[in-house]
Amino acid sequence: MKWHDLNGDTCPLARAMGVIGDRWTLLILRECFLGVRRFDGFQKRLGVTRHLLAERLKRLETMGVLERRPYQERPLRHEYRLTTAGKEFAPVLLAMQDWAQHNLPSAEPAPFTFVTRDSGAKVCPVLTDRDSGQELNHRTVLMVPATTAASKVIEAHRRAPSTNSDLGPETDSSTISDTG
Amino acid sequence: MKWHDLNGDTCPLARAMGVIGDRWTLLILRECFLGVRRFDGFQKRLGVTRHLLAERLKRLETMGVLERRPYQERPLRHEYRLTTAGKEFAPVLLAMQDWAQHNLPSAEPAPFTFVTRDSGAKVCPVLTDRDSGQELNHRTVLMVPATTAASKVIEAHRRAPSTNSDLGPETDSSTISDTG
DNA sequence: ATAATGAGTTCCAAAATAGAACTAACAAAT
DNA sequence: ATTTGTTAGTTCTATTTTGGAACTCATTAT
Repeated sequence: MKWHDLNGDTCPLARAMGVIGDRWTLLILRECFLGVRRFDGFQKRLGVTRHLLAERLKRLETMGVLERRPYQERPLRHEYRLTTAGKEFAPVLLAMQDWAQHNLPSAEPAPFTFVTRDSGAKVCPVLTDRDSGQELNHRTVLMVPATTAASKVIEAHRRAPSTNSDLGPETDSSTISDTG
Repeated sequence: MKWHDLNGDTCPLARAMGVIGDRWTLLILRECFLGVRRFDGFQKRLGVTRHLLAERLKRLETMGVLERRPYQERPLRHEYRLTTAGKEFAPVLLAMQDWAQHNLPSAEPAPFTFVTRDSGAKVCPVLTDRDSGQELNHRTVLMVPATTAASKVIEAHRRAPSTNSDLGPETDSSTISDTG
């Protein structure tokens, strides 16, 4: 499988990994959210090689996450800014930071935090359902193959509830088709 | 910079990339959430080489995201299951899937969806603040360096509000220190 | 006795990444 | 007028990672 193949995958998660599935891209986005916009700014703060940085910025631009725009002429210079798609990545960053802080412990505190714009209070992110307001996590949500009627999976699940519940069905099989 | 260096980074996002910062790991987790548990199950569904799969599963185990447990003896066989840390990754997966579906379009529909366990309705994920209930996105949240007093950043921001707001401060500088 | 299953490991080729030096287009300082 | 500095890259080689296929090992099924 080639790197680029993920970008055409039908699975949105695979497409997402086609964008951020490497050591640097997410860190570049982090810097964007912190206000960095220029090549040397990214390079100095991340320590990434100039070669890779150039390649990644180009890819982010191609994918519509960043846009490259001139900020001066003579000599012509460009800076990189988050597009709307890029800015909408913020909740993913928040959820990820929250997960890592709880599950990948570190001796040092995080070098930055997320605060609300109006009060400046540190945020406590929870994913919820827009309609029901219900909290969304592995206990409340199920991941179902599109071919499977959701009701069927839920019914099967109700008949054999698991003490060890997670997002998915609890069976001993190693394939999805066996569980649906 | 070596791969492994990220795992000791003070930035939680960097540590997270130390776990999922490659083409395959997140897809392996996706399969876990869909109920896959065995080596050959992952291998057949993903098409990843057996070599890399073995390496990735080992790493996920080391990082405490998956646990390896015997499911039979004679011959001894193990399966991989999400630990608590692994299950808590669900909101990240949801946020990411939602972002990709909105921002990385595809001709085909997604091969799976997230539904609530109790009603089976498709979920509509929104990140909110546990305390205020406020929606968390690039318009409501600010990412601030830990050294900076949040109030300072917000005050500066209020004096020079941006029409093009994103998570971070709006300045022309390429370094953070200039903005705080 | 022969094939199949499940979970890997080993080997080599191909691709990606690291690290450093080099270029181009100008501006500022001496 | 020449040297130095800035910004945004590109080019080069060496090292690491990944891809692809075949091989192992223990055990069950035919």
